[in-house]
Amino acid sequence: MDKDKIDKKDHILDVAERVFSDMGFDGASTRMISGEAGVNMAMLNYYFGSKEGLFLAVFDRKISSFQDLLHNLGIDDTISSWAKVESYIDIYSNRVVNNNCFQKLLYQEMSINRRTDLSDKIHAMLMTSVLELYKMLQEGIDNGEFKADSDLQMVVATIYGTKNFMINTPLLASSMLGYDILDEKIIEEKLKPRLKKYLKTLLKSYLLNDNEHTN
Amino acid sequence: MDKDKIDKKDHILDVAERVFSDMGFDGASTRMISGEAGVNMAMLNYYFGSKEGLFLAVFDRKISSFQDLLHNLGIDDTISSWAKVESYIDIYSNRVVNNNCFQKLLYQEMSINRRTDLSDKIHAMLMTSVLELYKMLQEGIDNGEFKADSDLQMVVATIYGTKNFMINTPLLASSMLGYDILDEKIIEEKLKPRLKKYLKTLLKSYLLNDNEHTN
DNA sequence: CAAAATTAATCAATCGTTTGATTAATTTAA
DNA sequence: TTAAATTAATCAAACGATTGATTAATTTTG
Repeated sequence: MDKDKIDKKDHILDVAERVFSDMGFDGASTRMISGEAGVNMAMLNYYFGSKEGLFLAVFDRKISSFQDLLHNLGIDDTISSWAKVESYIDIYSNRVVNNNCFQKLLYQEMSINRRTDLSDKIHAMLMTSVLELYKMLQEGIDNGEFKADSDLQMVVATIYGTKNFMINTPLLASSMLGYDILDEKIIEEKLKPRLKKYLKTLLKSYLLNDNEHTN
Repeated sequence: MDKDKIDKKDHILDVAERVFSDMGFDGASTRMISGEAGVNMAMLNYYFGSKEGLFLAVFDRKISSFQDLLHNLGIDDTISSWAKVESYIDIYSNRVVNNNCFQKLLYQEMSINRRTDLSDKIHAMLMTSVLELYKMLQEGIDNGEFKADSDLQMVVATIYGTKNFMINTPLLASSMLGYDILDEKIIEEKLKPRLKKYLKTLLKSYLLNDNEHTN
């Protein structure tokens, strides 16, 4: 039925998302994806037109939820700028970990220099997220909550970069942290809270004016 | 002669390094590399055995200088732990920027889940660098210079992650920072000093005990 | 039945690699 | 020193395999 068709397309997208992020766009073959998804190879083209179409479909499926996240942030004007940043870190850390294979895919393609039409799309998507965070930080400076000489753009780079280091190089991060950060349970119980606590402590002492140190 | 042969192999490696980091391992074809290098396609196999052999040769050429960097660090016991970290940031920021295309290649391959023999090699190489920095930080805690509850592994992730964000997604970083960080001159005059200053300020307030705030 | 979904078979193109032949450089032999 | 023998470097051409994509036939569905 219609339901089954949507489910099947969604199933293909699930598999494609994982295979793409594991092997990269070029490393992932359509036979591999269709094989793991348990569908005929021609179905990929039937549904998505082409390999690149499938790739784009994986992205399109995520974009909406991506923008939902951003919309609900920065709305509440009753809380302090630092509280906003803290909640951004919370939400972002949660997302990151639950969508790690998509996140990986995202930055993997951003680091390739060709396929400009696609990377433009990714670029725009990421910039929306980046600017939202930046705006939040700038507000903190404007209202005197944050140090005026804070390098906000670098702060953004640190939040995204620290997260990416975990997501994009999980093997390296695992042997560094001493536990397998690909394990779902460990992610939930250890990595998430640790990442949140660390980023908050790190940025608090960097951003906040000294007279604001009221914990 | 012998000189020319070495130069030619080196020239191929130069080109391969750039093409690989631009297109990824799978995206870069041997025809493309040999074409840009201006040599016959068969020469790649003649010199390096295979595409993967060429890829490994690109790495091998860099490893030695990578380890030289680490060796000269942490030797001087007369300076404080924080001074060591500062000089690590300096050296690392310099390297990073000058070898950005290799650095990109490095982390690009680390984010792919297959080719385990190769990624093992990269993994080992990076871990050496990571552990050296970590040891340095741990010393700072042991001698009471750094806060005892500092999350050192996360600090490593921040240093590497912030740098990677610049190197691996230069387009995103450029439109965020407002200038083209692929431009050699801008890298030297703006990105380098900015990255150094930021990382030092950020980590200083996070790592150092308050009674050490003498600067 | 007609439309949509699914399949197996096939397509041209490109992949990394290998081949046999040719040229250039070096070494050996007389 | 010269000629012969050997080695190294380079090339165009072709290899089999795999790629993404398409076709035409078949099955399923409404």
